Amino acid sequence: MFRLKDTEQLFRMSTSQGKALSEGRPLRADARRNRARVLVAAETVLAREGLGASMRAIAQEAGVGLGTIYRHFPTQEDLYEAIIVDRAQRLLSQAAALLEAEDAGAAFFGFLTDIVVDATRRKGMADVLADAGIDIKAGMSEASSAMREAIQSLLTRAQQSGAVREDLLMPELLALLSALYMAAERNQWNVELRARTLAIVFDGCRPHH
Amino acid sequence: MFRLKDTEQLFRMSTSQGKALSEGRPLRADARRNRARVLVAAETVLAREGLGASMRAIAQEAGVGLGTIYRHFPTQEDLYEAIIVDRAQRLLSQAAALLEAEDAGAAFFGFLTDIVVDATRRKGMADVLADAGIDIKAGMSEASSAMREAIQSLLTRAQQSGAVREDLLMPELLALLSALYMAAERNQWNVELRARTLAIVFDGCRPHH
Amino acid sequence: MFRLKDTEQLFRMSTSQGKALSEGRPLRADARRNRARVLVAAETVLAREGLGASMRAIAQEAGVGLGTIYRHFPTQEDLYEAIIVDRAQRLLSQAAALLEAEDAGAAFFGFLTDIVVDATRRKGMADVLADAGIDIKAGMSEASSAMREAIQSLLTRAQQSGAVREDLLMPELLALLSALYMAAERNQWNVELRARTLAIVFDGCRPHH
Amino acid sequence: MFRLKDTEQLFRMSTSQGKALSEGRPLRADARRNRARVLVAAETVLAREGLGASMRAIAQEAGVGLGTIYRHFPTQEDLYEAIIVDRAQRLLSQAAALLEAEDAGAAFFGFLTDIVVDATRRKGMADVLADAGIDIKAGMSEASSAMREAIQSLLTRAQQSGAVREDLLMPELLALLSALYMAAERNQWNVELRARTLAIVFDGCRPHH
DNA sequence: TATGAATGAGACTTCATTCAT
DNA sequence: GATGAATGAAGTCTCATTCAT
Repeated sequence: MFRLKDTEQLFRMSTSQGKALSEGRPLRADARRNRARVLVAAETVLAREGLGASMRAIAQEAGVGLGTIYRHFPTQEDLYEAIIVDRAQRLLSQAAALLEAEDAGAAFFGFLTDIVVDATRRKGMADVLADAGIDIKAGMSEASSAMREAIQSLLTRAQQSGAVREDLLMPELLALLSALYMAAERNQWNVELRARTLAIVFDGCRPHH
Repeated sequence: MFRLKDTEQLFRMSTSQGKALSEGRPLRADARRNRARVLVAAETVLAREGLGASMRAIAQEAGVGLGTIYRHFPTQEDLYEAIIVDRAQRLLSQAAALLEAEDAGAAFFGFLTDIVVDATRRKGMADVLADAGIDIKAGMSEASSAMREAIQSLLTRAQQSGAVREDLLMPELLALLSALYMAAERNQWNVELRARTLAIVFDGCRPHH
Repeated sequence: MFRLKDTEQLFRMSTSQGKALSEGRPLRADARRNRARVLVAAETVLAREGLGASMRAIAQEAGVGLGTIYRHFPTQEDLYEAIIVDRAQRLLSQAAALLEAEDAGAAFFGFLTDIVVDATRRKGMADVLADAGIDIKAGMSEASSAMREAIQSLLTRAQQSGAVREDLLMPELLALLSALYMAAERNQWNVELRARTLAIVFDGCRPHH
Repeated sequence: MFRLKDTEQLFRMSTSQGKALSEGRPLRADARRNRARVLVAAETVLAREGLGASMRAIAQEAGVGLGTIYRHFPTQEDLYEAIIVDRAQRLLSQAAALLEAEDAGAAFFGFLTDIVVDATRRKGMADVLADAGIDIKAGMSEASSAMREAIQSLLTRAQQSGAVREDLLMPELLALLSALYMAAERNQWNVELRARTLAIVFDGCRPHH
């Protein structure tokens, strides 16, 4: 069974995407294309077959040889790690974009919604995250300061604007994000369930009460 | 990879606990003892090693031969199913007990708390539930009418007492239960995080707003 | 996989049928009944499931406990041996009966027919005989003098009556018996195929040519 | 216990020998070498240990890893099937060669002899054929038209030349082939027994009588 | 550099046999 | 004497990973 060796370094927004192995010169164009294909194929296969997906199946989906996968990701673990990092980066961009928004409250709640929507789109990833001994919350809380900082800013600004209660702190916010992410992903919340469930949580986050 | 054949029949509050395989006469005393030992050992090993736990490891932990596991649970799947059923039964008893409580609101919020506390205590189970293609929410929503009815009653009574908002329906309640369960389990929420996170959700469930 | 330890002693027309284990006092009535039931069940199951049949399946078919089988047949091998002995004894009675017949030629060809008819009736046994490292021919040629003598007499008398060629000897006769038995059993020769195939062999056995 | 799924397609004179699994490009040189080594080793081990032979034993005999066997033959069943096909192909070549012979009677009887000689050389195969739920007769009768046609031609030509009785039809001929093959193989008929037994059958096939 | 053939540890499961009940 | 629960060796097959081509 797969198990990440170093949870700590996840979500470190690694810059490995454009790099060979751990560092070194930039990848040749075709190599970079292969790397991306493998990453996409891995998500596809994982979504389809769950955690039992084999490296061979991923290679086939990607249309490359087994050896090619191992050139880019020396270990199955490394591949899964890369998927997670990939994922986190996309989430981070969304958070960053929302930081620019005018309505701080809408930005904050928008981010929560984004999380759930994203999760809904990516069935199967949770298995990987799960078995990797890591999940969004764990990942986030221990993880890249970039991500933490983005969320923190979103929260602070929303509180300052009065849209979110003052006593909401990062730990429970991350816990909630984690919970929503995992459940939405695994159970494939449809749009209505998503809306109704988030409505409850949003209300819980509002001030006054 | 492990996958349950029949999610439908989970949580059916089976009475299999004291019975041989699916039916037949009651197990001999020593057989019943072994069955229980295997179940306990399985939870232990699953918590320790995650979903990758091998049947052999479980046998060793239980101090029985491999064959003994297979006598009681013809398949790995059957064993995992039994664990889940076991679990659901305990949760159901708690829900049932709370139905007797005087304060309907406290009973309702108490059940949510129970879920989270129980989850916290059982690290690793989520992997099983997860990869079983089933989770508390899925299990509950499709599952035993007994469990559904208990939760429904808890909710209705709490709403009638005015402690919970009228527009809270079962789908989102189950979704929330699922989310809290999984996250609390995987991330091992400590008592404080538990309290603070639940506080948000509880507020979201309250009326007025 | 099953393998007989001592092919030599097969077909020795053992008298074990009415005896306990290797010798000793006669079995109690119920014990003898059980022994017979096991033997019948074993043939049934072997015919149904082939060589892969398990001792447990045989016990179930016989309606006795596993332990009971082992009381009568200390080993799977012993059980299979008993089946073969059983079989040979029946064949022997038929041969003996035919020895009394007036028409020696008809008796001889009748025995060949009996062999094939018997084989046709007992699908699956060949697997056992086969994997026992023994078959009718091998068994017969090495086996009980009783059987050999019966066949020898059948042959000699038929030759003396002029119905069978003088140069037909026991080795090739046994070889032919073996061949017909195995093929008829495995392929379940129907009555017509049986007749047409035997016609060829019979003609080959006739004198003159 | 081993059991072929599709007896029908046996003896189809597949061209799989030089091919990867079912289709695809030709195997790499080393792969083809390994495939052949496995096939040879399998026959050897089967002859030595009977049907109980394990895949591991075959791998050892072949001097390859277990996985290598499974790459070429995804299933034990596939391996055994391949052996049978292999075998049938060789028999077919012999039959084809005999079709060119001038003396049609000699060709016909020669083929019967070939069958028995071949069988004698390959102890143990019968177990495989047998438990495969298939044997020469069954295989042949249901099997490749190529093989059937070759035998049919041999027969017809021999009948036209007057060497074989007119009323001998394919069904009983195949039944006899099957019987001789199995018995000769299992009992390892020596040259003399072979000759004496075949003499009887040959006489039975001759006309006049 | 890319490919995929080879490897072998290890997983699940079966089943003959023993022995406590 | 009968039963069937327990045992564990052994079997088939999968799959991450290595390395020759």
